[in-house]
Amino acid sequence: MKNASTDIESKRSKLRDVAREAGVSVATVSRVINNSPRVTEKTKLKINEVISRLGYAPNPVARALTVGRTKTIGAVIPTLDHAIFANFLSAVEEALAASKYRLVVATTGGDPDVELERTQALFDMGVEGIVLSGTVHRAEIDQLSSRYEAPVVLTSCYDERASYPTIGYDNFHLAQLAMKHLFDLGHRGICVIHGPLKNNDRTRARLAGAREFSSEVELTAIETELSEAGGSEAVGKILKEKPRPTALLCLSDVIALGALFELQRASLKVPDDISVMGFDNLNWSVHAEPALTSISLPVRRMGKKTAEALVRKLEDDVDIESVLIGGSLVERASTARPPH
Amino acid sequence: MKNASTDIESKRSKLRDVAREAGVSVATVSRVINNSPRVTEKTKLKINEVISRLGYAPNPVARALTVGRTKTIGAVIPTLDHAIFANFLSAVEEALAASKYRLVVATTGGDPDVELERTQALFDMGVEGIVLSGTVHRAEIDQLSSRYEAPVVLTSCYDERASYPTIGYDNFHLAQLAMKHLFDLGHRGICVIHGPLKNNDRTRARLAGAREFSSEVELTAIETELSEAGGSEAVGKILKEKPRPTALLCLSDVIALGALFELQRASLKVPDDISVMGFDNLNWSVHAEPALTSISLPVRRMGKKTAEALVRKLEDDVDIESVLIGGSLVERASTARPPH
DNA sequence: TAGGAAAATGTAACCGGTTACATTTGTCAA
DNA sequence: TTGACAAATGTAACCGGTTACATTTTCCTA
Repeated sequence: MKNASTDIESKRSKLRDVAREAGVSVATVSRVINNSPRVTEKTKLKINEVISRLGYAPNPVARALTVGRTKTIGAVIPTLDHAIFANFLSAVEEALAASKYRLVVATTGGDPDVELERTQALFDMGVEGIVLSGTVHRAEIDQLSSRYEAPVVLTSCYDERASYPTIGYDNFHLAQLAMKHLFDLGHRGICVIHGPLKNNDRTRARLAGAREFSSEVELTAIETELSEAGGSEAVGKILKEKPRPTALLCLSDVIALGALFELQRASLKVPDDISVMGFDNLNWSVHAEPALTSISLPVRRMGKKTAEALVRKLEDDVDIESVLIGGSLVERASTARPPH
Repeated sequence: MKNASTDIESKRSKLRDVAREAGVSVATVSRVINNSPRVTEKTKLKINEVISRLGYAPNPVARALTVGRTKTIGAVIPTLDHAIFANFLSAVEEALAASKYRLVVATTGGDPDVELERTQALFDMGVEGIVLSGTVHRAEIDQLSSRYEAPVVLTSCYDERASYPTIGYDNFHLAQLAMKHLFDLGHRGICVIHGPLKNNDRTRARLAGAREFSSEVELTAIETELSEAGGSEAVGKILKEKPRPTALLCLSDVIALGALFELQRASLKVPDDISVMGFDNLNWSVHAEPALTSISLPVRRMGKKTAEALVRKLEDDVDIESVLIGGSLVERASTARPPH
C-alpha cells in the first residue's frame, strides 16, 4: 500500500526549487526538461541529478497554460457497453495516441440532455476537439463549439447537410443494400428488428432505408432493446405471428445473435427455415453457426479517420471534410432462398 | 461546416476583456463566473450580458493551475475491444462523472512497455489518479506514481501483497469454483481453453487455480487467441484428440462463444455430448443456446468501487483499501453430467 | 446627518511553467 | 593579450485565471 501522502514536510518540488538547488536559473532547467540543445552537457547532468534527487516532475497544467495546448480530444458516445462503440473508441484512441493526443470519454446513455452536459464538461476541462455520435444534437452544442472555437466531428453517419463534418456511413443506403440481398434471394416477407428509435438518427435512417426499399416486400418492423435479450425477445414474438416472415433483418449484430439463439431454441433451422441477417459485422459473426450474413461497418477505419481529421485540423489547420465510410455486404451462411 | 477559424481579427476573449468591457474588476467577473454570493444582482446581470456578447468562456487550464486540481483520472487498460474492459470502463466513467471527475483512457494492447509509456503520458497531462489492470507492471510505474503523488489502483485482481491497493476478483479461487462445479457433476477429463498467458497475471492465476484443483482430474490446457475465433479454433483441435475431454472450461466467455458455435458446427450437443463453461458472464451468456454456465464477474461493481475509492482519496484523503469483488458461479444449461 | 458595520468591489500577488531578450562566459584569431 | 563572436546562462514578463486583503459603497441606527 503506497497511499500515505507524505504530507506537510514535503510538498511537491517545482521548477524553481530545482533551479535553486542546482544553482542555475529556471530557464536553464526548463531547457533541460524540454531538451533544447543550447545547454552544456555538464549542467544538464547536474540538473538531471537534482531533478531525480528531488523527484521533480513538471506540472503539466502550468505547461499547458503557457503553450496554450492540451492535446486532448473528447468523445461523447451513447455507451461503452456495445462493442461497436467500444471498437470505435479503441481506434480513435490508438490513432490519437500515435499523434501524442489523449482521449477523454464521456457516455450519455443516449440522452441528448446528458450529451450536452457532458460536452460542456469536456470543454470545461480543456478538450481541443469533440467527437459526437449521429447528426441530431441539442442546439446549445453549436454555441459551445463556436465559443471554444473547437472542431466537432459527427460520426457513425454521413450527411453533407449536417452542421458539422460527418465521418461515417450512409445508414439509409446500407439498409437498402441489406434489403436488396434478401429481396434478390426471393424474400418478400421480411421483419426488421431494430433497437430504440428515440434519439437515434442512425437507427432511424436504417429503418427508413429498409422501409423505402420496395413495395413488393411485406415489411414489418419490431422495436426492441439493443441487446441479445432484445433479439431473443423479438423472435419470441415473431414466431407467434400468423404469416411468419421468411427473413429477419436485424439492424444490429447483437440483436441478430439473440435472434439466432432463440431460433435455435425453437428448433428452427437457419437459413433453411428462416434467414437471419445482421448489421455491424462484429468480430464473432463470422464464427457464428451459421456464420452470420451482415453489413460490415469498418468502424475502426471510421475511428482512425476521425482522429486523424481532428489532429490535422488542430496541428495544421486543415479543414475537416466529411468522409463517407463505405460499408459492405458480407454474405455468409445465415441467409438463403426462402423455404418452398 | 463550421470549421473556418475566425483567425486574426478575433482572438478568444479573456477574463480581463470581460472586466474592461463591463467596467468592473477581474475579481468581480471571476465571482460571477463561479457564482459566489457577494455580487449585486445588477452587476451580475451586466457581466453576464458582456460574457455572452463576447462569447467568453473561461480557460479551464488556467483555472486548473490556480486551484491545483484537474479532476481527471486515467485508466490504462489492455484493450477496449473486449466487452469485459469496455463494461468496466463504462462503469468507471459513470461513477466518476457523478463526482464531476473525468476519465482519460489509454490502451496498451497488453504490452507492459506501452503501458509504462501511456501511464507516463497520462501523468504528463495531469491525471490525479491512475487505474491499471492486473498486478504486474514495469517497476518505473512506482517512481511515476510517487513522483506525482498520485494514487494508483490495480483492478481485475485481488492481491493483498501487491504494491498498490487492488480492487478485483480472486481469479485463482474463482477458477477453482468453476472446476469444482464440473468436478461435482462428475467430469474428470477437463480441457481449459484460455487466452494468452504472456503479460497476463489474471489469466495465469485462473489457470493455476484450475491446475491445482485436484489430481483426480485429467486436466489439459490449450492457449489460444482471446476471441471467438480462438475458441472456435481450440475446439477444432480438441475434437481431434483421442480421449476427448468431457468438459471445456473456457476462461473467457468470448472463447466459450466460439467454442459453442464450433461444437454446434460439429453437431455435438451441449451439454449432452460435452459440457461447456465460460468465465465473465457477459450479457449474452444467459441468452445463448444452450444458456452458458459461467463465472459471473461483477465488472460494473468493480468499476464503481474503483472510481469511488479514487474520488474519496482525492477529495477527502481517505486511504484506498483493497476490495475483493466476489464473483459467483452461474449455473445454466451448458453444463451437465458427462455422457455414459 | 454622522458614524460604523456589512456588503460590494478593486488591487495585486500568485499558481508553475515558457521564452524573448539581456547578459555572461568561452573560444579562437590576430 | 585583446577583440569579436558564438555559446551558455540569466532575468523577467507572460499565460489566464483565483483569491487574500484593501478599499469603497451602501444602508441602517442613533
